Amino acid sequence: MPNSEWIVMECLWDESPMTVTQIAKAMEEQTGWAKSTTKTLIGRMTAKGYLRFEEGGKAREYYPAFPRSEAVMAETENFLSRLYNGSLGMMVNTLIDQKNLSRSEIKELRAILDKMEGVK
Amino acid sequence: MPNSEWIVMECLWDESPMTVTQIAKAMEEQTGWAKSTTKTLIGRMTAKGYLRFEEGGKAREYYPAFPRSEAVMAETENFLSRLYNGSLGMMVNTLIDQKNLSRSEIKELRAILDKMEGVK
DNA sequence: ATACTATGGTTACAAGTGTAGCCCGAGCGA
DNA sequence: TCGCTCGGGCTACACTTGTAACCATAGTAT
Repeated sequence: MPNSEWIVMECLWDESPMTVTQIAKAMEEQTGWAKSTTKTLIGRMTAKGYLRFEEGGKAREYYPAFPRSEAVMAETENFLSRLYNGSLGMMVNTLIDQKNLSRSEIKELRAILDKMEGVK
Repeated sequence: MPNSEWIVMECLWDESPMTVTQIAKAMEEQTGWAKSTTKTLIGRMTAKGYLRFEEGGKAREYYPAFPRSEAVMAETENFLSRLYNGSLGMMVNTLIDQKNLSRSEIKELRAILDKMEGVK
């Protein structure tokens, strides 16, 4: 999903439904886009099936057509397979090697894993 | 970096230098692209500074202009910030929640962290 | 009623990406 | 020497993405 569309999705995942004007206003504040820009995006995204709407009282009420978790997962899998042969382990390894992981982040990861094992 | 260009980079990271014909042949096998397609990509990528070449004996010898690790890191940071607010921990958490991490993968991660702590 | 605003529809246009052809000169095998 | 392949340069063209204006209608505030 292109970046501009992702931004609109984030907005709707954060709160929905929203009308065109509401979304446009939010986008204007956040990115400076003209209203028409946002309208174009909404149109494209609706056509692609990313958004759906209900003909409510006066203005259409827009909703994301799928949950954020789903989109994040798809993007993540795509990313992992492209760069790391699908392996999260390889990614973490790389991050560590590049010294981009601080000790505290490593600790955080360990805590996550610990919590996980407890649950499973 | 667009996907098609990434594929060419992978090819050169795997082995360099390579001549246009060699790359084109590899791409043809791997993706079915016509030679001209690969040539176009090489041209664009050279213009963007992704590739450089040396006027060797007869054909230009192409090299990646930067190491894979560097590109992977840039893409990774970009990805993490876009989807996970820059946090690897958040990503791992999400993967676990979505049940996309098997027990063995969790074990693998733990092993990576253990190895890491030893070194640091 | 009147003017302004929000809605929705349409059109535009440049840059980037995917995919490929055409042309010409140089070298190599028959 | 003649054609074929290689290498390099240029052109093409559709689709996607980023960004936006224009237009008409319906509702709203005065």
